[in-house]
Amino acid sequence: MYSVLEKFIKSKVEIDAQSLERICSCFVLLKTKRNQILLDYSQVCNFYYFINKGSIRLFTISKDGNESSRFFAFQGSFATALPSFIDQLPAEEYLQTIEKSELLCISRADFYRLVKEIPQFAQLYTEILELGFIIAQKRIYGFQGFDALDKVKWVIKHQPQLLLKVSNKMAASYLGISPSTLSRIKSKL
Amino acid sequence: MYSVLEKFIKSKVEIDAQSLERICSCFVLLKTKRNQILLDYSQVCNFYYFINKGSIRLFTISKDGNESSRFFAFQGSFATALPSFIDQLPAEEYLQTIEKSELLCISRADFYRLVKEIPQFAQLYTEILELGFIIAQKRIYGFQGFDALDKVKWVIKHQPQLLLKVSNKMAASYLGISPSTLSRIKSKL
DNA sequence: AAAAAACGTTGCTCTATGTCAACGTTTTCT
DNA sequence: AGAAAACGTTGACATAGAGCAACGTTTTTT
Repeated sequence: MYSVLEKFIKSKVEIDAQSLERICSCFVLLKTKRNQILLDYSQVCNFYYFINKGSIRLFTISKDGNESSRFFAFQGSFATALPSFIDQLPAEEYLQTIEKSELLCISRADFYRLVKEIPQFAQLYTEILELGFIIAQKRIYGFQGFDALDKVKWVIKHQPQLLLKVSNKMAASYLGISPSTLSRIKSKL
Repeated sequence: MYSVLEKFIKSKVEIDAQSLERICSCFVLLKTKRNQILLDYSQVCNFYYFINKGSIRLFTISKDGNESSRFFAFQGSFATALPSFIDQLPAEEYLQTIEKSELLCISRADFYRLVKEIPQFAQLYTEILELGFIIAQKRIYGFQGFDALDKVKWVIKHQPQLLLKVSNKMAASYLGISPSTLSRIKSKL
């Protein structure tokens, strides 16, 4: 059950078996259906999720009813609605699994306890933040000032899983283009 | 010289005078002119900057010669080309002051030494990362799926300093719209 | 102080892409 | 399994905003 998580942690930090066990014991398994909402718009986020299997999406819905996808996370990575998790304010976004998934959930309290008590976990958190920050920056970059075709190419290059695993509609809302435009672009490569 | 920095640190963490002094002693003052390049495209970034006075911009130049502004930082905040700073790869972006500025610079070696040796500094770094991550996310959000007018409104609301401190051209390249469009929008509010 | 360069604004034109609609296919629900 | 809903694709049309150019103003350079 914890093998993917253990592998992930070991790939990032040097850690003894005992601490590793201590960390893993804080994670609870959650099996979800497709399109299951993990966090609603006005809820406060109290969990960090590690994806054992499946995929997660962060998104919002604008006034006129359009979804806007902000982030996708796949097997073997951490995800949460970070602003809400950190500041304990309403998320103003949704978190959902987009396929049948198995998630390892850790509560905010346990999470910060581990950060405080296990230096390697603190380091892990720092690395997750660094990575997240870098990815967010790269995305801003990759999309800024580019037209639809360039954005699609960028995603194919930098997040090849995305177009394969995610529906056209969701991918389009991530790219900030309409589903029809994405469909047309894909048909021309 | 260190008063702004000290105030910033104290606002984030509880810290004794000695550690504070130790931290500040690692920062070197750098006075710059307007539009001075701090980091070139293919350089590796080796400094973190705290802005005592002035403003910094992170940007790139695309093949066709257009600048794309990614981030602005003003007095009292930290800034660097983080991906390069972390991974020690060529930055593939520029860092410049956009007005006469006074920066407090800390080398990467000193920075990570402080992170390692002073827990409060590690916490400070975590908070900087969290904040940076949240801002990056909010920006992705704030811009995604919105038209030019909405993006301008978003910036006015969330980064009111920006349109005041930064030239039209730079602001436009940050918003991903043309200078003419920004000019027209501003004239209608 | 004069000359040169960069910038902001505004009008005109054109193009990429959004919107809407129709249709067949896939998925979900009962 | 059959009905209903959601999705992907494609065509026709409409439009926000880019690109270009002209002009006056501000900034930089010499």
